[in-house]
Amino acid sequence: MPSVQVIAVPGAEGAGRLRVPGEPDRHVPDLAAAMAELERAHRPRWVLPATDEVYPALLRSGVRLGRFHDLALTEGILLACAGEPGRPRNLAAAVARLRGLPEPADRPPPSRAEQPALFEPERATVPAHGDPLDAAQAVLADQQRRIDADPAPLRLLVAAESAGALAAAEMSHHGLPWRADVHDALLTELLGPRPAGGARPVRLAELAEQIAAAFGGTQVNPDAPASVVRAFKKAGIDVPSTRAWVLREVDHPAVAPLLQYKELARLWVAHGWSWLDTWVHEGRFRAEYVVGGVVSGRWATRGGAALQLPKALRTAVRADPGWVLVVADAAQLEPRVLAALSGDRKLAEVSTSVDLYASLAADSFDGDRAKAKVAMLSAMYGGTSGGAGPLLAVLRNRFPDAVGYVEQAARAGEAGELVRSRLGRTSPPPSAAWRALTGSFEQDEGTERKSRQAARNWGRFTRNFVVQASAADWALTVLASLRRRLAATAPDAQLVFFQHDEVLVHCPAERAATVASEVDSAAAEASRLVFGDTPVRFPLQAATVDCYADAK
DNA sequence: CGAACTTGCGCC
DNA sequence: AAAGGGCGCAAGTTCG
Repeated sequence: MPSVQVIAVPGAEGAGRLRVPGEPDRHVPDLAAAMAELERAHRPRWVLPATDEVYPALLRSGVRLGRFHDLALTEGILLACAGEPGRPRNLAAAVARLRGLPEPADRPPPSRAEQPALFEPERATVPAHGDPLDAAQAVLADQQRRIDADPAPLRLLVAAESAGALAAAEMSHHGLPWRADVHDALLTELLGPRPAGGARPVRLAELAEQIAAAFGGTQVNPDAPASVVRAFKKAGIDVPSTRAWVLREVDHPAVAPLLQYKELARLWVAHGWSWLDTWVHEGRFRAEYVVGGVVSGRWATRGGAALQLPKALRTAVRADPGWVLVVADAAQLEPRVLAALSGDRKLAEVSTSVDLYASLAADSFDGDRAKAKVAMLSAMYGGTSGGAGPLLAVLRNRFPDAVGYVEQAARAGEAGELVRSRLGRTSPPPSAAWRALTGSFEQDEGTERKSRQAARNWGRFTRNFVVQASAADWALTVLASLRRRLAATAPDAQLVFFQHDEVLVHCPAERAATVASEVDSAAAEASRLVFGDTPVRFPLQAATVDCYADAK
């Protein structure tokens, strides 16, 4: 069912240009209003140079888009597929590439201090010369050709990536409901009252004194690893580092206060009062997501460390009165993805259980869940430390297809080849330095060792890439499906948070059942779209709660 | 003196 | 024999 495709290009001061098939190009003084009108009347497939140049302003005007193609994100995906992920992806660069002209660089991300203009035209990377509508149309046609020429289902990937970009902007627009008073109370309980002028809280000062006392009054700065290592050395203990898991094995009276200090100092520094002041306003935490910010297709964030919110702070995430949070969390996504990718029948059987690791343990590890998990993680990450080697061997014996799949990806990486996700997202090529190091012959022993190590490192990256990127394919497809479904059946529901394999919806309480049901449908649809007819189950568990901390 | 690197830890 | 994927952030340290 082909539908109208409308190209929109932003201009200065909220104006813009529109190209609707079969109509003369239009210059509109208020692009948001014109797009809103077209969206209502035709629900077209929109084509824009870049989501973040236009959509935040549209959202502030109350406009939400449905179907969408983001030229810059698509260009990024296609460049990676061609083995050239470093080249600029903005519209001006893409059209320059088509015409054999120099490619203008991508603009650096805006600093948060910048006051956002309506369409930020000075940041817009539309071509300086020629008609930007012609440029967008030419690039779009070329992208469609490249998508069709690729054996991978890039059409799905591009649709999911574009929908994800809209969802990301909507999440920033709505914001995650955040109770600053609850957060402040938690900080006060753990650290003591908020000190003036950002000074060290009393609880940390007390712990620092205890640490110094435990070292017999030696000067020691608990924030400086080198200082702590020196203090232990003076006490006759050699520690290779001051990582928490290292210190935990050390028998010394300073260890307990040090571990406590590190934990609380981390909370204070990363998510203390100044974080609260900077990132939470009017009851909302507005993260800035960077769609396509990770080569695997995961999102990154800019500022606020939105994807590293400590679990302890989830208690501050509370639904508004009369509203609820629907928390949808994929259970053990990556091993299931590996089962589906590899077509391993036995692992697929194991994956019918919601607790995959428990059933894997029952199958192969005498019921020892911890061993089963270590074995699976070492297959997907390429690690064999801490006794994981023999466990991985058990896994390889029982599930040769699954383990063979990631080991094949590792060998490809060691050979400098590219690997791809299920939907065709492609790993970056190794650097020239890597090729020089691994490709040369007649090496001395030291270089030889370094060369093998570099190859193994890259193999670990590509081994993990096929799983992580395919999991991102699935999660992004879930998000796109859920977004479309909610617009149809629960339009007042808001997507407010997305973290790799978990999505939060904030909605009126009476809408929760509908949202939860759409979560189920989205998971089923994504599994079918990404993995086709697979026996592997991908549970996406939806919990309806008032407080994020109460989910699972 | 600021830039660049290192360390350590939070999340998945 | 040993071999742990992806990110962001802030403080300390070293570099230039």
